[in-house]
Amino acid sequence: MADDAEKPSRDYRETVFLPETPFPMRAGLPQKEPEILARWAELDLYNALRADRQAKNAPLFVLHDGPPYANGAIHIGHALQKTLKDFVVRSRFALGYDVDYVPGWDCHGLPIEWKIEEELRSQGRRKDEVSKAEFREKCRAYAAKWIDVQRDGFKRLGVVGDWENRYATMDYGSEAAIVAEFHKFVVSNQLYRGSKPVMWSPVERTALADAEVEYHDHVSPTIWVKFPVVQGSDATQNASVVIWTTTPWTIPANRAISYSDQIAYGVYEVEAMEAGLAFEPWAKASDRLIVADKLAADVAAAAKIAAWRRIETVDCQGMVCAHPLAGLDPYYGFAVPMLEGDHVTDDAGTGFVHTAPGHGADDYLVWLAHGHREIPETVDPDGAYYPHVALFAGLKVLETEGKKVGKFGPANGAVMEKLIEAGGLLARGRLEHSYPHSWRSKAPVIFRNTPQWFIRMDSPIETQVHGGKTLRETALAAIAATAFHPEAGRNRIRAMVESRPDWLISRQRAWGAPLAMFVDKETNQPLVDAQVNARIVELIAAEGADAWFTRPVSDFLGEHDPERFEKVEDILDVWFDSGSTHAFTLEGRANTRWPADLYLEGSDQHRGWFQSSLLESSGTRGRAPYDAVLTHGFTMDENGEKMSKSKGNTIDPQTVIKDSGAEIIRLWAAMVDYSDDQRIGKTILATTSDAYRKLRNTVRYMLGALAGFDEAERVAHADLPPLERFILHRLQELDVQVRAAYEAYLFQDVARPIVEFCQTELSSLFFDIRRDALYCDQPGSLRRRAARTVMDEVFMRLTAWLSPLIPFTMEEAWTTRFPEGGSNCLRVFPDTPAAWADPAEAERWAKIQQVTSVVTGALEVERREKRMGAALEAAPRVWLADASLAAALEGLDAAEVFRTSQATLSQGEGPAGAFRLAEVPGVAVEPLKAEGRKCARSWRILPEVGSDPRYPDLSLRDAEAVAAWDAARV
RNA sequence: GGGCCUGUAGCUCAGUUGGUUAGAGCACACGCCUGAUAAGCGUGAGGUCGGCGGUUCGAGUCCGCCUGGGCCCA
Repeated sequence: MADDAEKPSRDYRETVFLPETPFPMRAGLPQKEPEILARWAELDLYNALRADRQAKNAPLFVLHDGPPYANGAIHIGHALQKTLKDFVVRSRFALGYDVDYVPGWDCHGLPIEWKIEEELRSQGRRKDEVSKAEFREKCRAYAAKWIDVQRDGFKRLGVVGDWENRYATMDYGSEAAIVAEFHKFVVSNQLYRGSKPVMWSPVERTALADAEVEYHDHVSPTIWVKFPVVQGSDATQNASVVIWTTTPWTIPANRAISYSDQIAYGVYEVEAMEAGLAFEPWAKASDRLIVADKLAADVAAAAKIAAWRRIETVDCQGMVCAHPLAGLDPYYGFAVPMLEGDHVTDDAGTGFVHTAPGHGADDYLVWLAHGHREIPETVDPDGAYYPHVALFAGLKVLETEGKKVGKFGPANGAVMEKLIEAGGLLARGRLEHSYPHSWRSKAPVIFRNTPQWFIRMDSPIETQVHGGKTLRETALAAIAATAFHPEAGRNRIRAMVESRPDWLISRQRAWGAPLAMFVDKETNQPLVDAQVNARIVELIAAEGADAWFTRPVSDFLGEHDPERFEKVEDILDVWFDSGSTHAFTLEGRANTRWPADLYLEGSDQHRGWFQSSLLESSGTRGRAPYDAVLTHGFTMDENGEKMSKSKGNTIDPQTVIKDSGAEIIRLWAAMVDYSDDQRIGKTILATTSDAYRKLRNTVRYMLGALAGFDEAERVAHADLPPLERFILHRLQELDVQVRAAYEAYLFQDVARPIVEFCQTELSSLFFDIRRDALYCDQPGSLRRRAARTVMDEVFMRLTAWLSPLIPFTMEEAWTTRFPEGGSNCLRVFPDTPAAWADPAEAERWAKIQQVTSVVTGALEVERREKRMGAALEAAPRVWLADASLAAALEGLDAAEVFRTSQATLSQGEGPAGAFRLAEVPGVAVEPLKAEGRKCARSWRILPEVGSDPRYPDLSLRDAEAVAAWDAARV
């Protein structure tokens, strides 16, 4: 083509059908999304969808929302979770269901109480200066504020749902329903009053939650105490079990000694004490002491024992000791049994653990585990011994007033004095260790036994639905009957339900739904009276839970004698609230159903909401409130590390939305394996944006290529060329995959195959091959019409399939093409004829790809050698020795397939110098240059160019096309 | 410390009942195109499949131990 005489006689650009669309390449999502949201709001999308599906008698699908806590701005975890829920909601709508999804909030509880207390403090007010009613009102207003903030955030993500009728656990109706649920437990005798040691701050006279406690170093007295053996083997006659503790004041509460069957114990007889001591030691020669062998040397050193000998191994099972203070007062005359417990270690101390069931969690559990039920009460709310505690009545563990607030009171010293007097002390010392302190007063806390209300896990429930089965049995059966996504969730919740203790549902707090009941002072049993309960529920429904705290008891008790009944003012564990959401959201509302089809939350909720809902519902209805449970993992930073503000590795959804758009978060959520922990960060978001651009550009190209598409040009399936049939085949495959993936909540299996389809089959194959026909063929050409027919089918499906995942972009694409076509979100997935399946065509194109790879390989060499640039400069001669490959190309225009100007296919091995690829045997390519002139319109180089005198610089096809174009314009 | 889960290229993921030189898309490098242009096409490089040991003719795939990470507990 050195002949530069050929100047284009005319600019043919206007005659070429270039893609034409107002759909911009750059999305501008941060601006565009709010516009689309406004359109959906105007349309009332959620209700429009429901009305449409209900009009079609669609099957109902219920996704019950797990309530986020109404406190604080939304974070990436919220964003992931609400996005996944939206995938479920939108995909179920698209699959033709009528979907019920009512977002909700969890409003009661400690964190909000703290915020309000903090607020009061900043105003210089103390909590006890504020009435319970005012305090609760402040909590309510606080939660309401955050519900609004979070709702706006969730809506901005594109989440559709019944936002107008959202539920909140603090709504009066919800509070009434929660109390009504609670009453069901009372009536069915599943509730009992017990007690349990909780963290208690004597200074503040209040129980503390774990989160209200912080650990500081603290110096405590340590004592080694002898418990005389009263029942044991011969070798233990006259011997004492030695315990070690840092809380001498709990000795009066001692009821047992724990040991471990993993630890070796021995009886040691003292032979000599250290000489030259400045004081009289508490041990003497011939004393017999029982300690863990591994710790014997430490004990000897502490007790100033110079020498002792081991007499015999001790088996602790069945041994019984006396209390060391038994000799001083008959109050301590009880037996102290030895209890086996796996909390006992031989890391420090004596290998035995002094066990005071009212003052330690392990103590309490091991005590219960050995069948004991009575928990002794030793100290009052001020941390002073009760009057019934012999020798120590009234003494305080900690000073609670005056200058020494938070310092040790006289209790420790008094106990040690009495132990010495009784001969029970072996040694003492001091120890600096980490010890729990109150978050606010900074004073040390103690474990203190407090009365609490529990729901029984293991008592037969005599109702019709339970038929005498226990709550644990009922719940385990419900787990077996539930579907878990992923399946591993089943094990996890089952293990927890199998081993969990009774459900402690009472809290001594202000902001919550009350355990609204009365206890008969004579029988100590809850009052069970349907009319009383009805009055309680009715008044709470009308006035909120405040009614319980502010109204006179007579309003509830009616004719019952108020003197006889104690009103319970504890509030319910917030998990009881959330466990009841199914009751007030899925029952008593129109167009929904109990149980829900699906609960979807983070995997931490196996202990939380999944379990509280399961227990609540099992206790009241005998089964789970859900048919299936889906869990997602947690969102980590780019390195798989936990996000934290201090590490500065957090990703704020609001920032992502502002910079890139909610769509990017949604696509990210669609492409990760949510069932495991996911990662997010700059790189990952960048990768996600790339995938987004691929999808966007694919849609954009189709919009451009489909400009002016008219039903009249649609081509019947039978008349479609092989390439188009292949694309339809892929659509048919994808249709099956996409539906199955959505049904199984596997969004990854929707997004990934579609992205790959766009890349490998649409962009680099279908669009690339058909570009020439689309741009240059006459509008009436079968080839061009076929391409547009299929492109239309692709468009109709891509916009539907991706709509649940990236609804903003698909809506934008849809309305770009069909401005009057309503919302894309209202569509169901288009039917895809099974007849489009065409495996033979798929095989053909797999073979063609093989041949093409050899051709492109050959052309690549030419480019590298600077002998050739564009593929249109080539006219490869392709030698096919393999009959099946030759058959694949049979009847096809080889130049079209290879995207070259010309091509020839020959049978045979080809010349020795031809280009070959080892992995594609039987194909050889001679990269010949195209002969002829370059068509000024299609840019193909063909010998025929110039043969039409009207258009000497065009190929024949283009000449005809331009002639027609010109004719239409005359 | 316990229960459950998890670790395949820079990123997101595939890897069928254990079977030939471990794949895809994106990113990257290089090249082509300049009528999808902050686009499109092609080529290439990139992995001791967390580590060690075992079972096996053969292990990313099965078993054990170790290690990193996560959730829930203690």
